[in-house]
Amino acid sequence: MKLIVDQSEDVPTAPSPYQASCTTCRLSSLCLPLALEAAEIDVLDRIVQRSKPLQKGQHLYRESEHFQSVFAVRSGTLKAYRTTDNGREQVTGFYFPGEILGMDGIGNNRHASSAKALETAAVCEIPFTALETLSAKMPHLQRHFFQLMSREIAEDQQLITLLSKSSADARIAALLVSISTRNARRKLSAIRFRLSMSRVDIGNYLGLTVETVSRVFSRMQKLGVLRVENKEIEILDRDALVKMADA
Amino acid sequence: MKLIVDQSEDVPTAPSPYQASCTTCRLSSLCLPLALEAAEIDVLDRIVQRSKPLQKGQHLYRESEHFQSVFAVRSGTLKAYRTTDNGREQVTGFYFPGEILGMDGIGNNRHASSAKALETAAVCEIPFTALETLSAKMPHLQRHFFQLMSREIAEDQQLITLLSKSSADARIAALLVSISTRNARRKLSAIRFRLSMSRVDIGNYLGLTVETVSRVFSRMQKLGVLRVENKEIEILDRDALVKMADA
DNA sequence: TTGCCTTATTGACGCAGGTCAACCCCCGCC
DNA sequence: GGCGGGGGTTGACCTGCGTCAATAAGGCAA
Repeated sequence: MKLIVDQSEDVPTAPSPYQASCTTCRLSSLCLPLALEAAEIDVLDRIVQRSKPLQKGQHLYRESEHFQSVFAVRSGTLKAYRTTDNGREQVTGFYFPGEILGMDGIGNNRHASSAKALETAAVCEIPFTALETLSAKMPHLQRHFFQLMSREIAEDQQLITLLSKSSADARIAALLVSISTRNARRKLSAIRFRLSMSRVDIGNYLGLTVETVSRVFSRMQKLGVLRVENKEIEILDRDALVKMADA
Repeated sequence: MKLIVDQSEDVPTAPSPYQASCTTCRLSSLCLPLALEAAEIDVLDRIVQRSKPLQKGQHLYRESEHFQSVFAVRSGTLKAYRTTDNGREQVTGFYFPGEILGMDGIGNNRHASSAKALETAAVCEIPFTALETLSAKMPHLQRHFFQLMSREIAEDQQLITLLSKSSADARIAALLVSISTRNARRKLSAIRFRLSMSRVDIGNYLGLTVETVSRVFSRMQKLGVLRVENKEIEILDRDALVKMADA
């Protein structure tokens, strides 16, 4: 696996035309730099590659492709999905700015899922072997990356719990609460937001059909819990939503 | 977090009364030592703690307890489960000899699930901060541990896929194939084995009721795919089972 | 603007699997 | 041997969500 540690190979003059550095990134408090000191961030910065944004529908990587890097979302939303043996598609996650994806590829050196942009999206590429080398030298980074992977496991387990028994209402409620919480972490509104994914994707992710998703939205609107206008969502009664999420 | 790197603090004379070392462990080809060299295994060996076996029903750790170590199963079977806000129990995994559990606790320094022995079971305890320190010094170990975590993510995603859409038959079939494969890796029979978990646990893990699990077993038996006698399972037609698993 | 295509909503109906209940079997214990 | 209890099986019935189908509402190109 060849590493391009010096990105000047790609971009002759400037470090990157797309974003100055991790140091100035407003997502640094959520992303990999979290828990690193200024000097350490600089070192990390040097292995991170920033490239031109992905267009809606464009793939970041595909299942079973050779694994080389993990990615941090800078802007936009991505979905990760895998294709089952019988050709069905299963969405395994949505990724928002500040979140890391691609970690499922480390295990067997090939991506275990595909990742596709749901809207125009920018990502930072973090070559994995460089990250490994750096981790061995920077305990904070190693620790943080272990933590990120562990949290991904814990989150998947939460989804498993959701899919295993919960009603359609509970699933949708849980997703909305999750998005709301993640928005809040990024200092965005926790009660008004735009769903970047289609109803099909939501249904697929939650193990429901589009029709059911649609019906649940309508029902919640009728109950005064939500205001739905196409992809725009307004949460009117967050407590009720939280309650529905574990019913 | 205090580390007991020298286990002579616990056991005055012998390194451990329960098992000599990773070097002689017949599971070393599946477990953490995989991909390590002899000298490295010795170092790893020194941080691993072996204690007296757990009795059936005994907990290895409990959800939200302070996280300190990950564990490798030496013998027996464990189940991991979490309790939802409304008190429901959700089994998130079964762990067989050679497999590692507890990694979901790294993220927030507390266990995200509980682990309980399904039968008498022996485990090796691997204090996490010692493992971290060692990982920074031994690239093979760091890499391997990243891989183990990544695989846990990929496996959870597979379960998500299963729970999201598959029929009861497909779920049961997939579980049986999984157990069969894992048995084979341990050089045990892939076609005849004893289920260490109850029907309730199976149902809970797969998002089904006991009754459905029972009915599926009966149906598969009638079809000549399986022979079921209480907890003893014989796979009569593995191909058919594999086919059912992704229907 | 018109037209086309993709995405979303709503309704009618059917079925896989949940629920409830009865019963059996196995096994440890008195 | 008898008894009690947990685990497993089976049957009858019910229901939440899937399926199918028709219609509406955006979004984008020309």
